[in-house]
Amino acid sequence: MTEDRPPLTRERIIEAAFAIVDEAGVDRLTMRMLGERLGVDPMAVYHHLPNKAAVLDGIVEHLWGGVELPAPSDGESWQFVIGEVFRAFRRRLLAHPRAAPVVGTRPAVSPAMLALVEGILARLHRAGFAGRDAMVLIDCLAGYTIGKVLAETSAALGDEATGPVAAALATVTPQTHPFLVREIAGGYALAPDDQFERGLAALIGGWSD
Amino acid sequence: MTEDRPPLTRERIIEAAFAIVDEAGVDRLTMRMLGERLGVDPMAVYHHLPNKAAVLDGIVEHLWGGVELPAPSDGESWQFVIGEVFRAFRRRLLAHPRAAPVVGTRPAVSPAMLALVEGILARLHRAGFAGRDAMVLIDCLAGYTIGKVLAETSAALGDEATGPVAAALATVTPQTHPFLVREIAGGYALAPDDQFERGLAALIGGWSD
DNA sequence: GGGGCTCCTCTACGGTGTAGAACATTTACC
DNA sequence: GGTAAATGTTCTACACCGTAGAGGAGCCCC
Repeated sequence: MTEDRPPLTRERIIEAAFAIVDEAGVDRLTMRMLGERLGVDPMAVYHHLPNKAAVLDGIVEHLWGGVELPAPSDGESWQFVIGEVFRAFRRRLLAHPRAAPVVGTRPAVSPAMLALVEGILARLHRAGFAGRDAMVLIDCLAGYTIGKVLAETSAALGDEATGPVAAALATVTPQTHPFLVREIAGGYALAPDDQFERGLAALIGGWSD
Repeated sequence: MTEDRPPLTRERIIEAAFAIVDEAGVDRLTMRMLGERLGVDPMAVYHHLPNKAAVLDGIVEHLWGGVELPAPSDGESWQFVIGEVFRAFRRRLLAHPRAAPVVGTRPAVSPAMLALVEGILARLHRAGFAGRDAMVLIDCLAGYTIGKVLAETSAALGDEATGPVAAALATVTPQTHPFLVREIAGGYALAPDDQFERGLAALIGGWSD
């Protein structure tokens, strides 16, 4: 029974949990499954994390921690900097669509997230952001980005979504929804990236500093 | 056993489910609890809805359905109209903070939501919105609003949040997070309503039509 | 060598979503 | 009016969930 196994740590546990969620979705993340993946009794996890919610919070932190600030360059505007940051954040979330819902549902504050915010503030300052409420700007952009990604992912990998969604869409006719039909026919099919970019530009460009 | 009971319908079920979520939170919504509240065997629900996910989707639809367009008035700008719509949407969500996470996590398309979108499009048209991508604007504002409300509610009624959140905040010092500390000291405590308003104004004002 | 500590395992409990059969009650039809 | 089908409800049962609580294995220090 003395199989050589790397020691259990909070980090290893969260990595394994993240992998499970990433591959199979949140509701397949089970303490039993987690234990199996770590080659350990499920209950062993409880010596490193108090409960399953803490595991989920660890995943959220793991995601925030992976966001990288853009390489600084001279003469960059704060608008460019903040835009790049949230483009990177969105990329990070979309790379793990099954994990994205977790980020939306659990409180976000964690060391990794605070470190990122501090980094953003420093970069904004460096780029000459004059406004006094940089935090509000960051919060608004974070909300926008998460909300948009949630809509995107839950629509994309909508499990059984096809059922009710298709049924609802079937009721859309030029008679019942004239404006909607015209909108769709007029080429609403803007790619998600472009949609995001559109709102991002508006939010940043319209910010009164 | 012939107790007189109003007949079970999809609507009554979803109302009951919504009430449970609203009062006790999503994870207290149980098929057994739902049955009990309806005075019925839990399994009876399955003759009106295929599974629990459908119950949740019903709740989402219920929330969308309750959003009311502002009373039309002459000479109103499209900026005003769309702003009012999403102010109303946010109010609707915040009135049921425990139900808000569900809206963020399940695909949104439903008859009620499509009807609302159709209504918004009509009002935008009436108010002289000239742009061709009204749907993109709506999507961006919906993302922003939901994202912001999620952050607000998950922070507000953060169950055990106090634990890890407080721990993370305790690591914030002027040495480790100089910019963050300055920001907080400088009066970051902008009320949530004002924060939302700030981003809303930017997003709408910065929209290039 | 032995006591304590840390990490892990085992067993068990109450609760979950829901499949499948049985039952009751209403409706449809000749 | 009798019978068959359809419909809505209940009962029972199953596999699985998070986790409490008691124990066991290996280590370190005195």
